[in-house]
Amino acid sequence: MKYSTKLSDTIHLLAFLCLADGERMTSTRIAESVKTNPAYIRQLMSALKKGGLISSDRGQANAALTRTADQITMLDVYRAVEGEKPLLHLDIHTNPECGVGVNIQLAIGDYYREVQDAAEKKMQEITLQDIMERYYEKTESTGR
Amino acid sequence: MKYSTKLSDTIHLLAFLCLADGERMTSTRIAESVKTNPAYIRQLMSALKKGGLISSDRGQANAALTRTADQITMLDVYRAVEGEKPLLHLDIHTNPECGVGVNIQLAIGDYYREVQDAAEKKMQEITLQDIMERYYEKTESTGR
DNA sequence: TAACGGTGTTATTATAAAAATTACATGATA
DNA sequence: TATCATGTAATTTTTATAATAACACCGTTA
Repeated sequence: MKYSTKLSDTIHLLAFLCLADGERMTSTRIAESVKTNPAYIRQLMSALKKGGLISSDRGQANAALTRTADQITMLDVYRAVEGEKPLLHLDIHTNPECGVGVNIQLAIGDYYREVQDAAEKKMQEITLQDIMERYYEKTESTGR
Repeated sequence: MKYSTKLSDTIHLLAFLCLADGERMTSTRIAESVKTNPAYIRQLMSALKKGGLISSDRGQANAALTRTADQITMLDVYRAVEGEKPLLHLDIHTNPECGVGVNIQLAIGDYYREVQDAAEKKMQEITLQDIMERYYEKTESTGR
């Protein structure tokens, strides 16, 4: 399949809201930067709204963060748009007749959980603020 | 797309080799447990061989680990079958005309690297031996 | 108040990365 | 030499995703 770029696109979107600073950002405008279509952006925004990360209203372009950027973690965003989707995937189609297959996948699952926890712990340490600061550094070094 | 289950299937495969203990395992036999086809198993084995994790010969079913299970980490297996494929994916199709998009993706990439490192560090701590031991516990508790 | 431009949401289509499958050359063994 | 195995490439099918289309509904303003 295609790789999911939901997390990347959603952070991109949030960064736009940070940079907007008062100016109203339409889904069309954001979509131009992400190079996608407005409906997709609105779908991501819908997930963010359900996750309590942004507020918005029907009929007018007034989306805004509900908390400051330093209080929004990468994990918050991941949960909002990807839910409980794991980074590593078990093979759930092994032969159920074979006890080895069943139990091995269970064992692997336990350790995938540990990897997932390590990744999520790190994601929890990274805030939108961190990313914005890194962004400013990049704009300076690349000169645009 | 489909989710990749290469890592899971390859660990499954390696567990089979561990359990075989002398008895020769054919790709057909392993494929039955994983519920896939022999060619796919051989593709995974080919990757393991290139990665130096197993030895095998054309014409005869004699695949075997090149080192003991406690010296094969989950990261070794991941590298062998998935290479440098990251767990999180940047959106590389953003509008190049938009400096915000370009620089935001660069900033996100820096932090994805940190998440990747955290996950890989954990994967490096997990050995095939660990998984086999957990497997034995599972077989006892599930009674098969 | 009607036109316009925006959001929110659902449904459908297209894309792309994966597994599944097919095919076959080649080697080992009985 | 027949049989069964590996190694590998090419093709097809599957499926999670983004892309797209469609439209009801809301606010603003001319």
